[in-house]
Amino acid sequence: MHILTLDGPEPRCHDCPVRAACLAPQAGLCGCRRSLDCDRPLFGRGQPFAFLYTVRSGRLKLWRPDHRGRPLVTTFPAAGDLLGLDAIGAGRHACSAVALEPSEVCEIPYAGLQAALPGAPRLMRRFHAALSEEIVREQAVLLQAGRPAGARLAGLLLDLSARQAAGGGDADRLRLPMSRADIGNHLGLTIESVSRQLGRMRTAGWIAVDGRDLTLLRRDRLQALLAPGGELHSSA
Amino acid sequence: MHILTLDGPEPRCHDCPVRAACLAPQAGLCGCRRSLDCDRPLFGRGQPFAFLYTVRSGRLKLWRPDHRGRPLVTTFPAAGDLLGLDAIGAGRHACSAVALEPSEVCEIPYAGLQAALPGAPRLMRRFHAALSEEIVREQAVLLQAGRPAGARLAGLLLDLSARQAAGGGDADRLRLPMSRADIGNHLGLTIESVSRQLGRMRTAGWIAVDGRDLTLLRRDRLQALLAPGGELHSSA
DNA sequence: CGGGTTTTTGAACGCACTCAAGTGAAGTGG
DNA sequence: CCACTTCACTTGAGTGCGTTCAAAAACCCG
Repeated sequence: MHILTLDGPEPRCHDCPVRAACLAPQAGLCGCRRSLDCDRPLFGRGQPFAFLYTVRSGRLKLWRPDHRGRPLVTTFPAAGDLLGLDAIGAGRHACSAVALEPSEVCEIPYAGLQAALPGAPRLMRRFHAALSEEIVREQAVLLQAGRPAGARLAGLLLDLSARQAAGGGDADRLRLPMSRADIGNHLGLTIESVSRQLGRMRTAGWIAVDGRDLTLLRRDRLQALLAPGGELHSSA
Repeated sequence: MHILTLDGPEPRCHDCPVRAACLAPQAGLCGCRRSLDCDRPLFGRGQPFAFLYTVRSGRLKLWRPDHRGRPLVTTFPAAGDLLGLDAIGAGRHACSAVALEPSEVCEIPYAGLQAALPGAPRLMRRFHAALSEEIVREQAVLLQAGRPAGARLAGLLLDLSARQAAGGGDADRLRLPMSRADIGNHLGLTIESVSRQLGRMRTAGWIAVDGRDLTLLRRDRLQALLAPGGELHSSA
């Protein structure tokens, strides 16, 4: 279906930017590295599960069908994130994954990981911690439900900012790799609502928007938007 | 703080009603069984994590603070459910748990489980599957967001019904062990909305309500409510 | 029976949605 | 180079669902 490019024969985990977050080195599984072009799928829902993936660079989009069969964007994984944990139980991927921009992922064969676990208690603990933290992360997403649109969007922007900062980038100048439609879908909002909220934030002078390039001007205001019923008035 | 009653010295996993769902027998950890009175906490958010729990009987409520510090009910675990997986990563419970009715849980020491895993590949696979399925379950809850109130409530009722049926009970006669406030909180609705939705379902002749006793009369209608924009009109 | 809690019901408001139009940039073909 | 198409995004007007505010009714327990 889609062509996969494998980088050099020797992936060299030792100089990997996300070495600390990846399970592969500790498991002795420094195997394949995949480069994904923009819009290239990494795996699809229903496909047999064989690999976990650690994102090395770039940005992906994960989604699954909702109750009406329409896609629902669950996360936008970035460097350091571990993908595929939700497929272990069923043996098939519950989500589909696609690259939003040129990205690199590290492929971790699950069979090999499984085989390595009994002899590596430290690795096993890290693996269990990763699974558990994924559960907590999903719960955290749940907390977004029912909050006003501005709070949800502010939360996403600050999350993207924090991730970018963690990767060594500028925390205030964001490039949104996803469309407004993806953002809205992920937040449970329509495209129009996303656009309107961004417009209000821009009018208020809290952000600057230029297409998919975005600058955070008043991080404190966005942060305040997260908490209570603190709402965004166009008069501010 | 709270007094815990331990049943007889020999828990006898072999006649446990949820034997198939519990990890303890396979791990050789048929240890303590706890009986919980109504409103008795099992663990609290922030407490150090030491045990996983399998629910043997009864019904519990799990919750965690939302972004505003107010409690948000995450699940209503019942017989066969495994509790505490979200605490593995942080070493502290992310949720608080309380019994909604007299309940029994089986206590699984996590240290013992961890020690048993390397020598029991089958157990390890089951454990990983349980963790992974918990992730998928959380994702499924996420799908509820944004759906109309009737659909969310119908979903909960049918889920409770299915669980009761799985436990050998009558699928159509439900006892709701939780308050309207808990239901509303769990579904992201106000108490009033829950009451109104139940009222409409009752008026439509789809359910019969008597306080916390509830009878499903038209399961097909409730099922239909789940899917599309199929909405509940008071004229039906 | 009285005091409290829980649940139900009513009325009006507000946020996000739907429907609809308009703007702007990128790509295509004459 | 310019008309035309296409797509992503923005903006506007009106509607509906669930909320908030308010109060009554039913239930529990002493």
